[in-house]
Amino acid sequence: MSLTHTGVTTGAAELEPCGQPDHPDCGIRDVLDRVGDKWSVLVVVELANGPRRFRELQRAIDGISQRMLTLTVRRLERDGLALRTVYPTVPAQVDYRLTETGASLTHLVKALADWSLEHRADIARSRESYDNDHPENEIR
Amino acid sequence: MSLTHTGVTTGAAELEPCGQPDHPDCGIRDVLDRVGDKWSVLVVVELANGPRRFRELQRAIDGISQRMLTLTVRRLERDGLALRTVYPTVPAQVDYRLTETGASLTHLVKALADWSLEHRADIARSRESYDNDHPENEIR
DNA sequence: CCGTATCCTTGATGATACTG
DNA sequence: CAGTATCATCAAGGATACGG
Repeated sequence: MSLTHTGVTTGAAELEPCGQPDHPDCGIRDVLDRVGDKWSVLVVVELANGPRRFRELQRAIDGISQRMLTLTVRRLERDGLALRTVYPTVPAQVDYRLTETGASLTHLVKALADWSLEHRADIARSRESYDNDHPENEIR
Repeated sequence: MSLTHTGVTTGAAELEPCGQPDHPDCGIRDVLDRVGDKWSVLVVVELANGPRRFRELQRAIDGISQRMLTLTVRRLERDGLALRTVYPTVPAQVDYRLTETGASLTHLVKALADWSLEHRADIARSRESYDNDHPENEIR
């Protein structure tokens, strides 16, 4: 790895600039706006293991309200990440499954989870240390 | 890839369950809570190209307020993702750079950006189509 | 079962003014 | 320059009730 450019602590990835409105958008905000909310990834994770009915999802995802589950699966459907299938039974029966695009997301989600597990101890230590040195601070 | 288990549309990654409080946490919410906010990744992207002073960051990241930049870099510092260095000049001069942990994040961010660029067209099409079929709907 | 319709609360963010 | 301090706003999410 080249360290000729100054200041990079260690191997960072090459990244396009991303903060300017003129510059071609790097796409990062797009993804985060789509899956950075409280529930979307959890639904994706659950659907990664196969189709699920509405109630199954709700039972699998602790704490999600009926309203938020509805909104979340609707958004996934709208974005083409999940497919909604209605069976004309009575009472109604609906299942959701990932589309190809949605399934491709799971690899990203796995990368997130792996990174988290790999670094969570370091981060916890850093926080403790920081909070120790800044007792008054309100950053959280 | 094994397709013996039913219902997986296409190659989804193997993912631990994640929504239950009893189950060992998969870590996904951890990462998203850390970088899923409006500005953190943009700061990380900028710092990926080398150390930056406070004003440099603010100029590089369009639309960020002084307050939010402060909060964002503080959080990154607290989590051990960025290092803050104060030079005792007058007026004050401060720079930020990624730590090793922070630099490791850039690879994840790159994966996010890549995924977004790869699928944004599909997603845009899907949305258009959905909105076309659901004119009244308010999902956005 | 699978939603929709309301109402309400809160946290994240923005705007602005001031300081070492 | 690099912040801190306040106040205002707004959208995400939660609670609850009702309906096909």
